[in-house]
Amino acid sequence: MFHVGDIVKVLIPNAVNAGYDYRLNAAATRGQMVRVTVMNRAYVGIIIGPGDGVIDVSKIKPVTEVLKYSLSNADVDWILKMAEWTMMAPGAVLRLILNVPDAFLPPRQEIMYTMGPIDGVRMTDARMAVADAFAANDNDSMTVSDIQHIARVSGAVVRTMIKNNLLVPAASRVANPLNISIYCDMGTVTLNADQSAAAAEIGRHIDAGGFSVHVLDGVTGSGKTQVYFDAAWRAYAAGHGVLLMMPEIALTAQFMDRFRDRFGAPPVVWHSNLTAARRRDIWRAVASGDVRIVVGTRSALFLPWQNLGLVVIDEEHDGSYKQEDMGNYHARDMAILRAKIGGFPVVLASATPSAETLENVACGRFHCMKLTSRFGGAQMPTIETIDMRGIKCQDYTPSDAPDTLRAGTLSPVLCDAMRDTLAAGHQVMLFINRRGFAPLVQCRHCGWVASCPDCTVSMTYHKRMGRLMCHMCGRTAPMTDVCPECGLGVTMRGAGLEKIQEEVAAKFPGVRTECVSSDTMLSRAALERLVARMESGAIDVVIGTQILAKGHHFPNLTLVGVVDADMGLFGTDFRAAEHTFQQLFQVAGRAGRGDTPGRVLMQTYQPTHPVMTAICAGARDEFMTTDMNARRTAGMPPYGQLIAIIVEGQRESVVQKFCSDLAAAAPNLNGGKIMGPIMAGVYQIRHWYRMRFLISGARTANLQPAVKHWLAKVRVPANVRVKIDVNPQNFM
DNA sequence: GTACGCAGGGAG
DNA sequence: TCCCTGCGTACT
Repeated sequence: MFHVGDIVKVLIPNAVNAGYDYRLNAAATRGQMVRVTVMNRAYVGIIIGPGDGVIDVSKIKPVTEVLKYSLSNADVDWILKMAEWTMMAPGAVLRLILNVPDAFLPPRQEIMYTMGPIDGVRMTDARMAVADAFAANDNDSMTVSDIQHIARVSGAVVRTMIKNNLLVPAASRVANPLNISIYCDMGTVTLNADQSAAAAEIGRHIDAGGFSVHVLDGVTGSGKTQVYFDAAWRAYAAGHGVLLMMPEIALTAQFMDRFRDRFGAPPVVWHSNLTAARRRDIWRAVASGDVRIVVGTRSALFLPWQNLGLVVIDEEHDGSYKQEDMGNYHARDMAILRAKIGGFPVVLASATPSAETLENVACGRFHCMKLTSRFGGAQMPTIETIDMRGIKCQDYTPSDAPDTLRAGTLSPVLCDAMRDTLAAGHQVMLFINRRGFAPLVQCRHCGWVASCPDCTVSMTYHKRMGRLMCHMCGRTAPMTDVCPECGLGVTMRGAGLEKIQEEVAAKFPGVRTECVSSDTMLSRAALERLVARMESGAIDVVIGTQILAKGHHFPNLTLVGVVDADMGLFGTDFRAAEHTFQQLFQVAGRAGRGDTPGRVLMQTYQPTHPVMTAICAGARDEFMTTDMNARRTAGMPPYGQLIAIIVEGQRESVVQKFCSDLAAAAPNLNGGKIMGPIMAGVYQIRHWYRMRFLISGARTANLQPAVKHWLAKVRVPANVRVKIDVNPQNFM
């Protein structure tokens, strides 16, 4: 507790800030939000502790206002710890929490009216209806929209009555308040033995309090959701805040329905496309403790939680928990850090836990609970590879250009299976993790490749758009039929989503197809509509990118074809095999959710690759053990740790010079090794040149302070950005 | 992050 | 001389 006149350190949500001293004009606690001015600009910051007395007292300004909202002590500790770990500035971490515009403005009010004197005014039928509506409600004041609804009159009627003083303002109330639901356990679910055991184990830890991590390991349909719902209910009933975190795409209507069925009301949902007004309302409701359960994406971790007591991370292995721009943090790891500081349990749910999590289980740091039985007796699909080596895919004739033949991508085996499935009246899903029509447009004669002028990547031809597009920066350019270098014809190489759709349309005339990618699914609602059309049987073959792999259960879908199962295996990322396995496993889980067993066919040129054999044999644990042993030998995560330094700048010479200065200043890291600088995998993005350093070290080595010290030795020139990525997932 | 002041260069 | 730009600095 701080008192009037105390000097406190206030953290400002600003990228290069670690806290300034201010004088308090009212009592306040650590974590409390305050208004202060920095260089005559108003900010809302938080008190992180007593002032350090370094600055001259005459320079210290007073706090403008102490606000009613505050973060907990644990949250403040977490912000500082997270800044240390991720090497972000503490102010940049705070910005993740305080980035809600207008959150501190008084709530918008709406005026409520009562009837004024009606003497001498013509009373039409509509006006009488309004008067009756008031009479029927004891002349309580009403808002304009209430009057319209109850009296069944138009807005024009109400507006004129206000102008004529037939309706007079009487009171005001908060406009569009957030609906605060009170939840209850509806008792609609009976847990099986596995589920009960897991729920009891987690429940024991919630009741006892204290930090613990519980891994729910089970395939889709094994009932993980109901187990963590059980935990959520316990924590909520005990008065705690509960966060159910999931990847962006998994926030489906199906999930909301299950939540409502279990708790009697829909959850408050937090994700990146909420309107500003809704974000503000939810933020305030969480800050005031009115909302205590939120279902949300990674950014929901940064709501101003009060008394947070449980975080559930669904699809724990999912790559979208790693934030890549505006600071690099892993929401799963930051949630665990938060729980450790706050002293409460975390639940990680996955059918394919990450290597990091499996290692933590092996060391006994996390408790693992396996859910083995599949709900309703549904069977796992049979998974087979199609050996593409030496296979000739039948060419096809696109309908829009009947005189041309295009090279086929779907093998005869897959086509036969599709034919059988469609004949049986079932649905097919084709999975291709590549947007657009063709990823490469090249001159047949001189070898010219259509590439982005701002990035060092080739441009993808998007047929629907009729243009070339750079998947790095989003730039588009007109498609060309002739090579700009030699004037001869160009050819399209490789197959994307749109090309597969064309091939299906040509080979299966009359079949109803639908493409699903981030290009076509621009909103959550669009995805919901697709799900509805799949369920109603309006689509025969759905062709999609990884957006399709998650969360949707289509009972009539019995065949999944993976067009290019090898795609994820290329590249230098040491997690490539793990991620490919996880993705293929997830895709495979889409088949045969009803009473018909599913079939999964994966086209591959490497049928003997450990990922392929493991997927087919259902040998997840053996595969992960082998993969992790290789990482142990190589000192890679989870057995070692990595920090990437990415140097970006618009002037190549300046970037190069800075990198060589940095390399020259490289310290001898105790238990660590510095590699680089090397050109980044994509050397230019949006015309910025990019170089990388990679620091590796033992898992226990505390590399951050040494890296910080190293970087402080070399001055960063103007127009050069240095990004630090602790525990990088992306090596481009 | 961002406001501000300073130095250097081009146009008038 | 004026103004624009790039760069460095400091913010409590």
